[in-house]
Parts: sequence; structure tokens; C-alpha cells
Amino acid sequence: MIEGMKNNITSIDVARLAQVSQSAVSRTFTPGASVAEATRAKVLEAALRLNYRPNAHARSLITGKSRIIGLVLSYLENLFYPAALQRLSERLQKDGYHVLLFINQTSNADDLVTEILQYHVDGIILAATTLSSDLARSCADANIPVVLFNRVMGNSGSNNLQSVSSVRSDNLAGGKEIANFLVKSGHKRIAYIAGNEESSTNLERERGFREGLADHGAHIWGRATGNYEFAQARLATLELFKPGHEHPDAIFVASDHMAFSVMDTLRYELGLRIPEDVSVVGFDNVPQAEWGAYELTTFNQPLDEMVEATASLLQERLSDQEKSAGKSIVIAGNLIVRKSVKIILEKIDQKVLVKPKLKPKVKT
Amino acid sequence: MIEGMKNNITSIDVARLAQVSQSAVSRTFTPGASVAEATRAKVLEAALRLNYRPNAHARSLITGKSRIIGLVLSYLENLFYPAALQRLSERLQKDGYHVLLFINQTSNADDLVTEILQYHVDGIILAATTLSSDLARSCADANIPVVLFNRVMGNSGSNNLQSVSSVRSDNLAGGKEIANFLVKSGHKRIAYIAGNEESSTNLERERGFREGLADHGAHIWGRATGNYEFAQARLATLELFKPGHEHPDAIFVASDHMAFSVMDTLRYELGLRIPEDVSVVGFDNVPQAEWGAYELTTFNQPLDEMVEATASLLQERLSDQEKSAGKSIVIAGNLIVRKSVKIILEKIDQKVLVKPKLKPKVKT
DNA sequence: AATTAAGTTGCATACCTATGCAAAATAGAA
DNA sequence: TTCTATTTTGCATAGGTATGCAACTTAATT
Repeated sequence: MIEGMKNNITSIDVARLAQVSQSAVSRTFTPGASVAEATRAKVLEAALRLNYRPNAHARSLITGKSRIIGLVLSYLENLFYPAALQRLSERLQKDGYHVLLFINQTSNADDLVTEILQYHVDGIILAATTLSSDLARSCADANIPVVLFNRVMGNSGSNNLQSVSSVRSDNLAGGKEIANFLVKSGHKRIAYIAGNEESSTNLERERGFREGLADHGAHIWGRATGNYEFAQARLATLELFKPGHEHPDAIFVASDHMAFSVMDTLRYELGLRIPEDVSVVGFDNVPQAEWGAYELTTFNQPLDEMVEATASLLQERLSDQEKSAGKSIVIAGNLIVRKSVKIILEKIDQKVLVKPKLKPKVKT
Repeated sequence: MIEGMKNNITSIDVARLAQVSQSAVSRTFTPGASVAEATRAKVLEAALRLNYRPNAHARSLITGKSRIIGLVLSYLENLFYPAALQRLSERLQKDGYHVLLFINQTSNADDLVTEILQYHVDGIILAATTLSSDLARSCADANIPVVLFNRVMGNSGSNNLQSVSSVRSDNLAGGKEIANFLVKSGHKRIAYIAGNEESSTNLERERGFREGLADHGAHIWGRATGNYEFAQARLATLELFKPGHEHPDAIFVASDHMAFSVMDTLRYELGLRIPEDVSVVGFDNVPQAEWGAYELTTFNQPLDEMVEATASLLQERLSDQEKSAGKSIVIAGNLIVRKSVKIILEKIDQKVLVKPKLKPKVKT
């Protein structure tokens, strides 16, 4: 271990060793810059010898681009989010971006965004979290594109809507399709277990579900709230199955993650069989949904397409000089039929069992 | 929307508005710096009016500290890692650090670390991934502390060991305890389903398991590899239960995540009952392990303590000027007994059913 | 009131790289 | 060979902040 070893090698050190100017070193590491092949080689060799890597902070100070995307998640217990995170991360890495991760289980999104802005990120993805209108304005002022993933802007920010984009699956159609499926398969007492009451996902899914039931002259027979949490979903189930009362013959649970809790509770606490005694439908189609223990019928949110839409939305805003208006992209999903639903009548429309063609709808 | 609005407000702008020098602004935002209360107030007000936030890149350029920790994960399907990620993220955030996340499903760790080093991170956490000795040296040269989370250094880097720390649970003792438990509970044909054959976790767990069996004059009756993947664990199970042959009466699966696959396969493909026909034990104690569908007996890796150890190890290295040697911290775990194991003989030692006191052992 | 100590402040500079501009070198054309 | 067009190179500066140093102000002490 040599004493006088510099632990910070700069482009100047490389320039000295390669006997060129600092500019030449910089140009070697700047794609598309003008360097002769010979000097480029000299520089690369010197850089390798010195183990040199350009300093991203200095670079971003000049270029104004950090190649960092801020990503805010609220919780990871629901496997939908780890899956989304993994794909988003890989997709952004492919474009040369890096992910600064924030998990706001406790703290609120505003504080986090404030911290994020210090790093002058090129963009922000908010998954399952809303953003106050103040922050939305801050981001707009700083010309930082924001994409809401799997949630839309609440009322509070409606006037700043033009600066914030969003990507989500078609929750409304999903709720509707599930309602249609449950009615047509012959269920009479259909219950709903809600997620977070204020979240746009829950609101849309429930509205679609109600409308779908209404189309058949049906309605929600019972309702309880699980708040998107495993433990609360269990309580919601117990509430719907109070002893001495008639109980639902089908439940639409607003997320797969809660649906697993519901199924466990039905089977191992209440001694009911699925689907013979109760049918269960979830939403998300997380990997576990197809596991043998659950075989959960659910509405698939096409993760890859949602991620792709998010990335290209960011890309679009990043390359555009002028502030393009915030877009709202809705990705069509599809019902995945597994064994957790009993087909009581056989007159069910075959169409609902067929995976419909996925066509993203784009609204501005 | 005003036309001439600056979208990058600097400390100089704030200084001008507050009628102080740029230094005063800087000092206001530098904890412990010398500023009179009056000027501090003036600065804060001006900063608020202009919506100013210090530029983290410029700051880190001078201080040499980025307050960013690079975090490398390899996959998130196994719920152990989302849980670890969430806690690590929250813990580091509490210390004022931010997480730059990399997921190296496909790419190798070395390339990622190279990218990470561009950001002059203050530290690196590698979860379930090893690091080549080259990179370990790079990090040591740059004086960047590296902590391996849930894995130890491979042979390749043994000579650079002093610069790399590691935190893991006591896999050896865990394997041993599980062997002891299965033998004492009366199992005769005990199989092992391995994780990734080269990973230190798998090697240690298997070695402990073998030693534990040997203590009772027993040995591994059957063995297959699941490579820590869900689908491969199913194949491994089918391999161990080839029709026409005698099959195991107990399986130790190297991770909970694989154990779920094994249980599903046993129940829904092979029609076996757990634990009546086969006992299953996992490792990790992920949240799902206590779900009603599985009730999996498993060895608990104390996540909170592992995270705490990781954070304080980093902190220690970050505050120390001199390079402290890399430490290896081993956290004691404990067996969690649930319903997936059949107690055949009643003469089982009561001790193994009791949660032992957790005492971290520290080796250097 | 005079002296000393402590607390504040501003100036100037350094951190490391990218880039406009002009000079220099090279290639191409006549 | 001479002149023009093109490529390559180096110089100098900017980007936003932290900090040593010296000058200044205020408080404390005698």
C-alpha cells in the first residue's frame, strides 16, 4: 500500500499520463465528441492504468442532467411492487439511467420529493403515492417530469395536472369485467373488500364493479375494507362472515395480496371451501396468484406494458425541450380465470374466458 | 407562468435577495457552521420565497461525500429481499443517506459497481451477490466501504478480505438446528433441496445440516438442487419423489421461497399431505411462512438485526478516517416451529422449541 | 474607557468536468 | 506545390457549493 496514493483520480491525472489535454480526456468519455482514434486509445489506456472513472457529480453539474430517476414506493409487502420495481429498474438501466430509491412507508411523499430534488434528478416516478399540488408545481418549475405509476392525481392537484403524467391499467374496465364474470357464472350474493378508500385504484375498481353489477340489475351485497393490508383483509373477511348470518357466495377483493389473506381466512379459520362455498377474485395477477395453494382468478395488470409506457413517457419528456403536456396512459388488462371461482350456471358467455387483445388507450 | 423564470435557483440568488454573501447562505444550510441567528433567518426566508434547495452534486463535489449508498440486489421474487430492501432503505434514510439501487438479474456485479463508483457513493451494500477481487480493490483504493449482506466473500477475493465486511445470519447453526430437530422428531429419510450451489448461504446451510445429521449418526437421504428458484424447486421435488421409489419423509429446503414451491408440488401435484406424509422445513422466515396456506417451520433470519448491523458497520467505516479492517458479523437466528413438520416421536427435546436468546457474535 | 476574547462575515479559491472558440494539424483538391 | 475544407486539439471558462483566512463586529473583562 503506497503512502502517497491519490484516492481520487481526475481527468487531469489521466491527461498528464497520456500526454494530452484534459479536454481530450473528457471528449474520450463523451459519446459523439470529436477525438482522433489515436488519442482516444492513449487516453483509454491511461485511464485503465489509473483506474479512472468520470465523476458523475461534476458532469451533471455542467450538463444539467444527472441521469438519475427518483423512484418513490410506499410499501413492498404486496408483491406487485417488487415486481414493478425490478422491471422499472432494469428498463431505466437499459436507457443509462440510475434509480434513486425512496420508500415512504412512514414519511410523506412531499418531504421525500424535496430530498429528491436536491439531486436534480431527471425525472420522478411515484408508485402508489400521490403528490401535493405544491410539489407538483415545484417539479414543473424545475422542469422535472413526474409520472404517477398505478395511481392518478387526486383532486388537490387537479389544476397542475398538465405537468404530471400517469400510467395505470384500466381499473374501471377490470372491475366491470369481474362483475360481469361473477354474475354470469351464477353468483347471487357478491361482496367487495376494498383497498385504501382514498386511492384512485380502489375508487376506480369499485366504481367499475358497481357499474358492471348494475348492468345486470345486481348490486354489492356486502362490503368491508381491507385498506390493501394483509391483516386488515382478514378482519374484513370475518366481518362479512359473521356467524348466524347468510354469507356472500362471491368476493371481489381489490388486490391479490389481500385476496390471499381472505382465502386463508376462509379456509383455515372459517372452514369454507374455495370455490365450492365461496368464490374469490383478486386484482393485479401477482406471481403468487398462480401458485397451487391459491389458483386465484384475477385481473391482470400488464406490468411490462405499464413499465414500458412509463419509461417512454419519461423519455419523451426528457428529450423534448418544450414542456409537453402531461399524458395519462391507460393500459388494457385482462381477466385470468383460475380455480378460485365456481361456475354455477353453464350459460356463461365464452367471451369472458378468452384473453382479449391488449390495446393501450391513450388519453391526454 | 412567468416567462423569464429561472429554473435553477442558486445560493447566489438567495444571497442577493437576503442581502448577504453566498457564504452566509451556504453556512445556513451547513449544520454546525457559524451564522448569526438573524442572518440565518433572513436566508431561510429568502430561500423559502425562491424555493431554493442546495445542489447535492455541487456539494458532494467539494465535500467528497455524496450521502449516497449504492445497493445491489440480484432478485426480488424471494420476499426476503424486498423486506430487507425496505428496512435497509428506511434505516439509511434515517441517517441521512440515500439509496442508489441496482438490480443485477442479468448483468454482473462488477459492471454495476463500476457504474456505482461514478457517483462517488459513500458506501456499497451487496445483497446476495459477490464481488470480484478487482472490484474489491477498486473500492478499497477509493476508500469506499463495502458490506456484503447475506453472503460472504468467495475464494477469489480472499486476499482483499480486509477491505470488505459482511453481515449474515448463522447459517451453519441454522442448518445444524434443523437437522437436530428433524432427527429428534423422528424422521428417517431426510432430504435436502439446495439453493444456488456456489452461494455461501447454501454452502453453509448444507454443511451445518450435514454436521447436524452426523451428530446423530444420520446423513442426507436424498438431494436435489432448486437453485433458489421457484420453478426449479418444483422440478427438484418431482425428482425426489419419482414414482415407484421410496420417498423422503422430511425435506429441508434451503429457502422459504423454494419451500412454498415444494409444498405446492407435494400437495397439488403429488397428492401428499403435509406434515402427515412429508415434513417440510424452510429457511429465512419470510412473512408468507406464517400464512395459513403454508404454516412453514423455518429458521428465522433476524432481519432487523442484520439491517442494524449493516448500517452501523457502514457508519463505523464512514466516520473512521483510518481504514478499519473489514469485519464479519454473524447474527444468531432461531427456529420457528409451525405446522409443516410432523412430530413422530414425543421424546423431542423441548429446548429446540424455545426461541433462544439472540446474541450476535462478532468475528474480525 | 481600554483591552481581549469570541463570534460573524465576506473574499477568494477549489472541487472536476464539459464545451464554445480559435488555433493547429491533417486531408483533400487543383 | 498551394490553397481550401475538414478534423482535431488546447485554452479558458462555467456550473453551484464549501471552507480557510483575514477583516470585521459584538460581547466580555478589567
